[in-house]
Amino acid sequence: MGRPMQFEAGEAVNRAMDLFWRQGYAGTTPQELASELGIGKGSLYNTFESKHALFLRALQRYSEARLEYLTSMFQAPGPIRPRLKQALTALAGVGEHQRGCVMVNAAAELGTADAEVNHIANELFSHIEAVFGQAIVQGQATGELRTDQAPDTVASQLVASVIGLSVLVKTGGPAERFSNIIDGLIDGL
Amino acid sequence: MGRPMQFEAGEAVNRAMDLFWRQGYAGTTPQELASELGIGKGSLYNTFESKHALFLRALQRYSEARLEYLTSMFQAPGPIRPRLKQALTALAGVGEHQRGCVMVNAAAELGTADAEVNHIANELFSHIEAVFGQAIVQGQATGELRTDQAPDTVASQLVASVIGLSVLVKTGGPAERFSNIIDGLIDGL
DNA sequence: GCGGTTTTTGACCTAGAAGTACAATACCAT
DNA sequence: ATGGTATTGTACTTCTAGGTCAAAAACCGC
Repeated sequence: MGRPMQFEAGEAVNRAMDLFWRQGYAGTTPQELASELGIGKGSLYNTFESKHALFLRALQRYSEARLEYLTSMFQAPGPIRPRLKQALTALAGVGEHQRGCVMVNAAAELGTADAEVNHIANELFSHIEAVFGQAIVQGQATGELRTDQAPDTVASQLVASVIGLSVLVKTGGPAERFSNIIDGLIDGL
Repeated sequence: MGRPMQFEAGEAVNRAMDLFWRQGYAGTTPQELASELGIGKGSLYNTFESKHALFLRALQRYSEARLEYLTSMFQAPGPIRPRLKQALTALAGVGEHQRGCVMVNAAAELGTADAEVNHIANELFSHIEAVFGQAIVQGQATGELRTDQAPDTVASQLVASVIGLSVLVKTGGPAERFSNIIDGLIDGL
């Protein structure tokens, strides 16, 4: 019982993620968060323990969404290269928004100073690496990809590349350049 | 005439760079900067217009140092691969400090919100890309490297990879893993 | 040593970030 | 409708980041 909440916590986390994505952690104030969520600051702190806690939840939400997207993409049938290309493009954020990847931004901004952020980032990166690894094993098995490179190594390289791309995307530049890089990466597999 | 400055501005910028490197821009306070430089806050603001201005100078200093290092490295004679490996290792910050690359951190933290930082980052990245490109052209000419890939594309890929690596380094993990990735990259050239 | 000039120091100021308190509100069960 | 409970909004508090200022200090030329 009691008064019912006038917003959905899940949706609020999504919106918060979006704002953090645009402005970074330090660059986002509680007041802005409350406005963005269309609620008062009291509700914000009543629902989420702190700005930092909300940030962590936003990062986790991001991880989930990304991983869900990735796994669904690689469960679908079809040739591997186009799917890899699409995955890299999406992860690096090539296209519309010039924001890069929240997790990369978070890792670079808070990095060593924040063990929890670090941990979440590590988890996402290694999960992505695992998904890439499986895709590459598959691709090698079907003969679509070269077999003279260890899948693990290649997967690590792809992760590094996609992270770097997301930073480059954030600093700006023609989207065409980024798809060239991605094409080159895919061709080399 | 007038009272002589009791510290060297150049050295101060170096130390400031180091602190920003460790703590990020938002995570570093003017008080901390002053203490680190061994001066009072008044002197800080008397010499540098603002925290932001000092940050920009620190980033520029970093760019200069990195480019100087890189060009000297590729002017030296000898086989190309070991030198590329060393360059990637140094740029990504593999080894001792777990700090990644200041410029990458800055780009990810302030990114789109700060045009000046963006510009400095872009300049550094494209200079590095140019140096890589020349090295690869050279390596192809001497027959050390494969010639079936456009040097420009390869150079872009290396830049993306090294940026990504610096983020991974910052989030932590065994240094061995990173040298494996680098070895893989070099082998593919 | 003195005047002019510049630097240094540390106290001071202000704005806004992060979080709290509390009265008002809205619901449910009875 | 009424009591109990939980949420809401906003005013309030605290603290610190970022920056300023005035007085003391250190130098140079004369």
